[in-house]
Amino acid sequence: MDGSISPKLDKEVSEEFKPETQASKRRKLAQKTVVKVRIGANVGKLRNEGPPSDLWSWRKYGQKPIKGSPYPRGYYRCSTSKGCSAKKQVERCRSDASVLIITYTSSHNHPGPDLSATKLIPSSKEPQTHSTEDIPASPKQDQQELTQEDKQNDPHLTTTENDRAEDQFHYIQSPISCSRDIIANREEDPFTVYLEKTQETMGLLLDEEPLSYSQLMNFSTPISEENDFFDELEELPTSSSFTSFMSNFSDERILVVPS
DNA sequence: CGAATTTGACCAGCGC
DNA sequence: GCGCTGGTCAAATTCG
Repeated sequence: MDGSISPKLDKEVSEEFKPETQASKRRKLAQKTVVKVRIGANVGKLRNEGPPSDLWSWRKYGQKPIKGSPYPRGYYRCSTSKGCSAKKQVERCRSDASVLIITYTSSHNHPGPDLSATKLIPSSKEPQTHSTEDIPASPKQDQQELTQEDKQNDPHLTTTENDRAEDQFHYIQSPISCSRDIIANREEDPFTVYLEKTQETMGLLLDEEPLSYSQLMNFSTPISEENDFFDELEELPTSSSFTSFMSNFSDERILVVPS
């Protein structure tokens, strides 16, 4: 055990110090953004377990069976940029295989792929403008619907993570059967503060409001996470237009009745 | 041939 | 202090 691990450690050290690697080991400090995506028929499009293909390049670096869940969890790392520490975990909802639970960890530290270039988003969507500045400037209903951590009001949302999270976690009640938790929690991140502030401004709302992409995007992070999120969608059958899909997606979520 | 994926082993955090 | 589970790494294999 001791001698055999030497090479591994050596590698990490020589890698030029990876804070993320070290931090990732700390389950508690890991910043996470949990998103639930209903894949439905799209499941067929997704690969095996349905690792959503994003505009970002994700490389799978591991898979583990999760206790209590019949489905394994896949671990992906952003391969778009060598130094990017963005990661995501993809697993299926134990109660609903058609629901994909994507947990984003860390954020991209490099310019993401141009959404407009992918043509996934209509010109009206303004790819870059709403990047960081638009977040605070896009109150609309999106933000209003944005869920604030309201576990206090919703003991129903209590989860294991809930316990760990003391006060920085933000829970989003999802209409999806998996209800357990759409969690968007960010810690140790400069954006965290920003997000929290934004959410605070909006106040506590969203008790059972359905999530829309816009919300999630804003919620996730003002920088690249939004792209990340869009990436998920990219996999979906956006035969006509992204907007259409968005509506579809939201619809689907809304249609789902919580068990 | 190169890149991505798969699978097993190891390590560290967390709970009991 | 021990055991369990989650997370990451690395080598081997497969696919493009």
